[in-house]
Amino acid sequence: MSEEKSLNFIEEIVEEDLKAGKYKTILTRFPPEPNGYLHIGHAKSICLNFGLAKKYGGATNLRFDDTNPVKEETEYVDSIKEDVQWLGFNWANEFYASDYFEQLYQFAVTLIQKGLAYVDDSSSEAIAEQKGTPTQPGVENEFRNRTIEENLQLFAEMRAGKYTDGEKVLRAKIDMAASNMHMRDPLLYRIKHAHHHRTGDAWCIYPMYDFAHGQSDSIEKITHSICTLEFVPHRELYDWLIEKLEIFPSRQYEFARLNMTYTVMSKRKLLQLVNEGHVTGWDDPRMPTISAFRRRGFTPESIREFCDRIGVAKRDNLIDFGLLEFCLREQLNKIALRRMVVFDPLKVVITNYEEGKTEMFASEDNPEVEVKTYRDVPFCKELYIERDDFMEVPSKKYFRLAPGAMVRLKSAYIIKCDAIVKDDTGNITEVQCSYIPESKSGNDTSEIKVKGTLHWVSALHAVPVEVRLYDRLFKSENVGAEEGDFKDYINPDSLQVIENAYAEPALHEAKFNERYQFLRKGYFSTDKDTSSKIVFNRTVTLKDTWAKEQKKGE
RNA sequence: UGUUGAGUGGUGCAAUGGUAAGCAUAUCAGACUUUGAUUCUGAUGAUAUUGGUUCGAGUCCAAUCUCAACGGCCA
Repeated sequence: MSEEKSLNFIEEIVEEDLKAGKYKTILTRFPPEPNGYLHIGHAKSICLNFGLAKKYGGATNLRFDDTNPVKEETEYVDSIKEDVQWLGFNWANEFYASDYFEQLYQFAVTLIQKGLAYVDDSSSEAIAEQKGTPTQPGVENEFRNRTIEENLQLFAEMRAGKYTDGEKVLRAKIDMAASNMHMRDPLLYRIKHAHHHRTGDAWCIYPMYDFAHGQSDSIEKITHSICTLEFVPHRELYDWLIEKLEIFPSRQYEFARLNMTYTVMSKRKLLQLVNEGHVTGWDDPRMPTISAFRRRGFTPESIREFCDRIGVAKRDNLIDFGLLEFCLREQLNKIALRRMVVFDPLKVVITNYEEGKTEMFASEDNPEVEVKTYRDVPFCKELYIERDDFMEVPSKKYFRLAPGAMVRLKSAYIIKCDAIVKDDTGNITEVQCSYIPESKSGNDTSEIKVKGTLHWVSALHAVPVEVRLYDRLFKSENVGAEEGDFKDYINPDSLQVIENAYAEPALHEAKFNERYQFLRKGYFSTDKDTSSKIVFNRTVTLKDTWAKEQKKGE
């Protein structure tokens, strides 16, 4: 425990604040908008916010930023709560920005009374026009100089439903020439005659993000309001509103959002993939969502470990998807039960093995654990091995089965290939082998050393299962940097289904939520589509230096 | 041509004016192996550029270059 891990810049701020006595305890919040499912980028934020509170003895609120009724649904609220809990975090309070609508309204009235907000009748186009551009200042319009009394009345009428959508807005009165676009009289309230998932039809005006988020932070007395870099320009407004309203001074800090190779990380794009049927849903195992990762067999521990390793900083980043896979393998290697499954079967007949005989071999569930457990694997005259574990004309470094070659069958015997059977078209249909009785696993007296060990399944006892293999969703490493439509870069081969793989009998009792390592194939777990037929998702492959070696030769 | 933020091995994160710029991952090589897995060993590889301050600069200053964010009645 001597190694001191360096602090990230937010931890440094927190420690300074605590040390200076600015706060006795910290309060953070995770503020999702319930308009989509959480993805791995949110996991980074969740781990940061909840992790900070855990580390420094504070607390974290879950607050739904539900200020836009047309995009938000309770389905998303439910999924978000499930995902946060699954990741292993508990919130101190479950809040909603909509809980504060009345108070927010009063805050707006306060601003009007101070002469710091006004009702604008301009169209959205006119407002955009008057706003200028990043390089050109905006201009003021005639509504800006309405009297406080008039503004008060108009705003009350807006609430009362006297106006239609878009007819009027409430704006802060700041500075139309500000270099920061967000200070050019930002919109505070807009009219939306829409049904809200929680407040129903009680309101027809809704606060904008800038007038809800910071105020909600303040109401909850959030000490450190942590968000992503795109909100940096909002901070000036965040502070301005708190100052003018004279409310609890929450402070906003920004970190760089997570980007990962071979995927997209925006809810808008993910929603598009779902809506347009490029994936089967938000929890399609190829999606970078928490629910998809969960379905695919990822563990919350590995995701937390990943978030820990990627760190927190302010520079744009593109994290190798392989790092997440590394974290996964690291944990799955420790907990997964070893099983044997043949995906692409090649029949092996043990010519010198007694017809009708079955032997049971005990095979380790997991060689990595201290207390070993075993399951029985049946062995008989006819077996299946993987088709690519045999080569009629072996390449140089190939040390699997080939004519005249010997290999070990995991937990069973060493066999030697004596003959090949082909069909009319020249395809190999069967390999004939002889086994070495003295090479029996556990008491091998044969003194034969073989380089290769293969997984196998008894033809007589094999259980048919479905296996779904996933690859990266996109062909491009940096999808966001590509030209044109991101959907043009979707990997057409991201899903491969093997409807009839042969599994060893122990998998007949495969349990939901159990993690398996199919020997030499990868890590797998059962999918929710499992019915009478067991369906496995490949969580992640094993590292495969042989595949890499082969690729080099190409 | 504006404002703001950011530039350290392929990638990500450290080094808070003071050793040979560290850790992880990736890559390459080797050892071990009844998983070409795991494990172990070793290696390759970085301070955007140019000046300046200083005994000493990745760190401070200046200029330049590059990248990103900002012109929704989205968050």
